Amino acid sequence: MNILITEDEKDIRNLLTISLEEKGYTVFPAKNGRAAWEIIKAQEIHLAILDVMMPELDGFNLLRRIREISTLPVIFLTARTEDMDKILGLGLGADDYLAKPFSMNELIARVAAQLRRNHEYLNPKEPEALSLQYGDLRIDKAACSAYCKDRLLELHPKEYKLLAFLMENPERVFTKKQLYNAVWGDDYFYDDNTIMVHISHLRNKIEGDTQNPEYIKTIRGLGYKLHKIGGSR
Amino acid sequence: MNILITEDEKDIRNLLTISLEEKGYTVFPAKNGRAAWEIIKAQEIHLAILDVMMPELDGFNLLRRIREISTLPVIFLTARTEDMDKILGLGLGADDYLAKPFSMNELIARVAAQLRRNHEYLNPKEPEALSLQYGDLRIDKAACSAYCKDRLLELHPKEYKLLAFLMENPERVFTKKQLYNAVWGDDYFYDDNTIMVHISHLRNKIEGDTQNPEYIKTIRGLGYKLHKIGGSR
DNA sequence: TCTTTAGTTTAAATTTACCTTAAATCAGGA
DNA sequence: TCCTGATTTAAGGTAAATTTAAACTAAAGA
Repeated sequence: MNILITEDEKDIRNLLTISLEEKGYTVFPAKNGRAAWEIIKAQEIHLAILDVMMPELDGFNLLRRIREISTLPVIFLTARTEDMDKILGLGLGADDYLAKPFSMNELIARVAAQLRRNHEYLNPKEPEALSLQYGDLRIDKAACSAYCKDRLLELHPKEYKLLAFLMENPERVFTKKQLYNAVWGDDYFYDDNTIMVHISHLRNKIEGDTQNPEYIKTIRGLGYKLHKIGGSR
Repeated sequence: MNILITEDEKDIRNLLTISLEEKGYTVFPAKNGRAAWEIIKAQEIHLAILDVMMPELDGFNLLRRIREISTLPVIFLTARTEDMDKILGLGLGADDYLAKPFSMNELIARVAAQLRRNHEYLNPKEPEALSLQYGDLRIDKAACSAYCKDRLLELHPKEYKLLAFLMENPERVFTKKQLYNAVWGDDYFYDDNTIMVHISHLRNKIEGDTQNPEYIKTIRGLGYKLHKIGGSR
């Protein structure tokens, strides 16, 4: 992700550059509006951070030019409160602003949020279902609760996530590694035993006869799958 | 979401079709106004993209027909600037327009925006209730006071807001971050501990036995939810 | 049948998340 | 400015969730 920083004070500019680079962004620093404009024409910029007060072409006028050619998210930095009203009130098309002095964490959070928002805006996705059902099992995502035959299951968080994941992909066999990666969110580390223990706990809460599980089937040598009651294997 | 594309130039039509299908929309392409009209009568279309200049039935006249039977959002494509004024000026009921040549991102952004806008239009939120009740708890928004079993609770402002928010969404689980964002109004910064302290204070004022809360339930690893007395968990 | 491998279960150890209290800080009114 | 009450910070304590470890059981192959 390429971020343009336009800020005339050298110290702030460097601080911003270093902080954002640490987070893995590619940063293009500019010391005034004119330099920024050149960068925007030459590079594909995904987000711009602009100071309002700058020599050579101030933030407002730079934004106006940017908006003629792009809808990229723009975050303003300003020292004066009055500027803020202007930023929003004039409908210049700024996406967010931050008053100086600001905390670096705050800025980084807002940068991430704007990039995410813009990404979602350009890539609309179907809203996820709030309620899942498969056979006797049902999950209410809003309430974060799971039911079996309308009986509320008291699941621990990891158990709940594990069940939800299986219910989103019923009848599909997952290896223990895949389950770990999906539920724990860790792409590299995994532990078979941990999964097995959790599966065991889940079965205790769901299955009538844990010796012959009906819902969570073991596929020897492969992994587990969620099965709908009514057929065999 | 079903999108109708009406465009006589084959290359542009294909480009639009492919780009929108990539984003997960179902696309119905038509090469002239007459074909478009047949599709509209046969399918449930959620948004239409119309070229102004077309053989057989031009964009303006097609829109006029559409408006006789539907209020679906319509985006116009046009090569000539004069057309734009006409589109808006004549009050034909177009929702947006784009001048050729346009960027695909721009178009996709506008499609998403129109669909969202229309969705909000069709699903207006109901006016908020002035009095909320859930189980033994009651809130009088006009007086900003909360009651438990008709006993007035002496809540601090933040506590009141927190309770009110939970009462507006009972049984739904909120993370501490969500609660902070909703009650404090800050979209980026949040602090888990602050929420926990406030929940603790609230429980002191509402719950009989703070060790085993009945109203504000903790969902470990997730957050909190408001629960109606009468069941377990 | 014996051996090996894979899976299950249980209990203990560890870690993490949460609760509570008190002290510090902040904001608004006198 | 000081005072007051509301809110936040900080720290210590506690309980629940998760992981580890080990003993046990079932299945597949020789």
